[in-house]
Amino acid sequence: MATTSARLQAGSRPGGRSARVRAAVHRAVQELLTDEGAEPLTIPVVAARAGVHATTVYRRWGSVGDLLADVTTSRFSGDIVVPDTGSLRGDLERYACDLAKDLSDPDTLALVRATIGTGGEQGAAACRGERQQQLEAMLDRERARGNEPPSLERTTDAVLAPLYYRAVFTDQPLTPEWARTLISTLLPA
Amino acid sequence: MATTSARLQAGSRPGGRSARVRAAVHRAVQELLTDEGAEPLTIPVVAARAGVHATTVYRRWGSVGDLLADVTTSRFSGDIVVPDTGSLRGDLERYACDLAKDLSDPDTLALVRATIGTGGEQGAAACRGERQQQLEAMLDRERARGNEPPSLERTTDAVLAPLYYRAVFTDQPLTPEWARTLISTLLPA
DNA sequence: TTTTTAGTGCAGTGATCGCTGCGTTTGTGC
DNA sequence: GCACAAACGCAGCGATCACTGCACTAAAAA
Repeated sequence: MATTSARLQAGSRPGGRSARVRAAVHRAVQELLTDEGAEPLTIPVVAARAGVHATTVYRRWGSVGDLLADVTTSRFSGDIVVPDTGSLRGDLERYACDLAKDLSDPDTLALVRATIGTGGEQGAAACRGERQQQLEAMLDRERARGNEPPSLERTTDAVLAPLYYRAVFTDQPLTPEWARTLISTLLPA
Repeated sequence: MATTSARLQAGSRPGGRSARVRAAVHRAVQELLTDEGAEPLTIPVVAARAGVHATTVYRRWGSVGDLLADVTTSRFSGDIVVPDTGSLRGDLERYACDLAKDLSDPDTLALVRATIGTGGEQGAAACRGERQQQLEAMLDRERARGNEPPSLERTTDAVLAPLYYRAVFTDQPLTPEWARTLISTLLPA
């Protein structure tokens, strides 16, 4: 796996056909991960599914790990808007429910697992996404209200970690009720 | 990936050479996962590293997913003994520190990530290991003392989830001090 | 010990993989 | 609209993969 990601750089050409190819490849990866076990998720398979030549995928992404990290990053960018309900409790409850719903999607779950497996540290970063900044934004807003919220570390441990752990490692459902109990534990009445 | 795992069944022959082959293959998987990126972790590569013919690996495990699940299960079986310090707080702190040390090992982390990625639900179960039962044992003992401990679900969310999340998804260190704070949060003074 | 048979080694097959020149298409700046 | 270069399609190369009969070794039972 190359260290260079597939970000757009100077002299690139992100519009038109390139964008179509990129979208088709991303969709193919998701489809192949969903009907799991059918195909071994290799570059020629992805390319065939996307109706694109394998050469293109090799040149743009280089390896399956980079491709997965790119798909995950794109999947998790802007998927959740930081809520603004007026209270930290409301914000976190809303956020936790949104994230629970997101991680409940079998497609997303399969994507996360595959990215963790083949993407290494870069893949892990893609799976984290912008969660940390989003949490920080809600905590900052609470501080702006003059209150003293729990630390980012504590919030991560109490909210993010259980959501990700339950989704990735167990087969228990991520219900909104359960997600809300995480907030109740973090912010006692 | 076949649904049949590599458990020992009636008419099996687990001793002598078979055991040696199994150990060599397990060691080869760990080594290949550790010098990550070098080899693509495929069955012929594992077999060559183990000094075993690929045919054997194909027949005993069938797929890389099954092989990884088997290695992880074996790695996590009996790695932590449930502590008995006399108090739930002491038990959990000891347990959390042990688990933190376990997950801090780069070999173990790479194994967990790879198993999650290729092992599907079966791989996830292997990564969970016997954590749930171990937690339950400590909670049961506390109940036998006449106290009312937190629920298994709450303990999982507060202890197991942060440890696994931090190890797998972030690059922050799993220090014993941090692990102990998890217990302090779960069991307020 | 002898017998049995699960487990392993060996050689070979078709299919696929990762990759590379080379020519063509097509966004993008002039 | 024109020229340029980035991105793509194409054909094909060596290497590897997943898998399969057949023969052999050695662990376990008689």
